[in-house]
Amino acid sequence: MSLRHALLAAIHETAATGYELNQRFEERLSHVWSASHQQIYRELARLETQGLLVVEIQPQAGKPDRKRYAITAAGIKALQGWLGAVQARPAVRDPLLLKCFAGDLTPTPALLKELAVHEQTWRREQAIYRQIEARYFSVPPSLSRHYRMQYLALRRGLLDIESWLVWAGEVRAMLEQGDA
Amino acid sequence: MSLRHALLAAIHETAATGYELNQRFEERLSHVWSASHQQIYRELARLETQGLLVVEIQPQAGKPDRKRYAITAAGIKALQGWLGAVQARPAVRDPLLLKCFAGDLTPTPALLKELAVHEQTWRREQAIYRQIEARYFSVPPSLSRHYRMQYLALRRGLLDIESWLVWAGEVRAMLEQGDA
DNA sequence: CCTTACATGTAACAAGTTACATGATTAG
DNA sequence: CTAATCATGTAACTTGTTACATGTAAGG
Repeated sequence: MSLRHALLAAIHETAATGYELNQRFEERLSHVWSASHQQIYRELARLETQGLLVVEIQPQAGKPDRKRYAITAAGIKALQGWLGAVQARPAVRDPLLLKCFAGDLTPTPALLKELAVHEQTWRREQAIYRQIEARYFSVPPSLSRHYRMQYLALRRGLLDIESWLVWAGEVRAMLEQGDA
Repeated sequence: MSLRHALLAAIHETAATGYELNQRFEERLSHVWSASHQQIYRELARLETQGLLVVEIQPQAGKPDRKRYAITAAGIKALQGWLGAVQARPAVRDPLLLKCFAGDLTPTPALLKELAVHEQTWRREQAIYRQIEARYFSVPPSLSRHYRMQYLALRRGLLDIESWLVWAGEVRAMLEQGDA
């Protein structure tokens, strides 16, 4: 129910085209909300027919016309309504944990290999987030509330990765103990 | 793509009815995989027509006939194939983080209230997981590999909750600082 | 009397994924 | 010549949610 609100929030920051929104989701929102470009375009069209967004069409030669979306008063109201209501926590659906649950059917080397693959990604992301965090601290403290709030989302990304890395360590310790 | 594999894994442990599987998902798998009973019944029917499960129908008076599903050789093979392949990490889609991203539009008291609500749930779950963990340690170490693997999934649940509680603390610290 | 447990579903819908389509420009 | 960037989509499919349906028996 909340891709629409993710889009409204992103467009409330800055009016944007579907293409730009897709980039923002990939580059700055991957630890908050994911969406494919197909989903984004579909939802933007809906939000526009519902009057929560307005389009300004910018004709282009060679490429499809650019459609820049901006939020309307109704859009802001809808977003605020959602922000004010308590939302349910997302359900857990994790293939990696399912492999642990499957226990005796999951071969140790396969699990270890998978762990190594994911660990690489985690460390890469951790490095990126830490860089952004460093930039945050180079700015005078309590600059804008908006900025501080977004920093909290980043912190969550970091804490999440850290806890996965701790877990990976525990898994390795236990599996090696079991082999010995 | 993996509710089917969650079901295959659960049924591989013990043959079960849809009703029982729904209970197991709620009681023992909520930190691994979630599914509603509708989804479970739908998927069980599919898995049966595909020959990955077999049904044994136990007639009952008054209630609908009980259908007990067991895994077939083909089912085990399909499950092992999936377990052996590296799976992508699930995408993040978190309403709470979206509220942080929305920053200046999210009222501080609303966020604090939501945090308090979720924190209660986290602490409750934490207590439950810790009890199960204590039971784990009361058993002679390295009993069965299966059991140890499932313990790892539990550990992940605990680490996840702990990192959320840490984050909740950071959020509170920052928002109170901002108000002062 | 009312709720919970038992035991299965159907139907409609919303959300997310995967594959395909178009066509120009720029960088290697 | 090849791949990536720009910029938009459609179509088909799978997965997950929500609402509704049926009917018994036990416990407070």
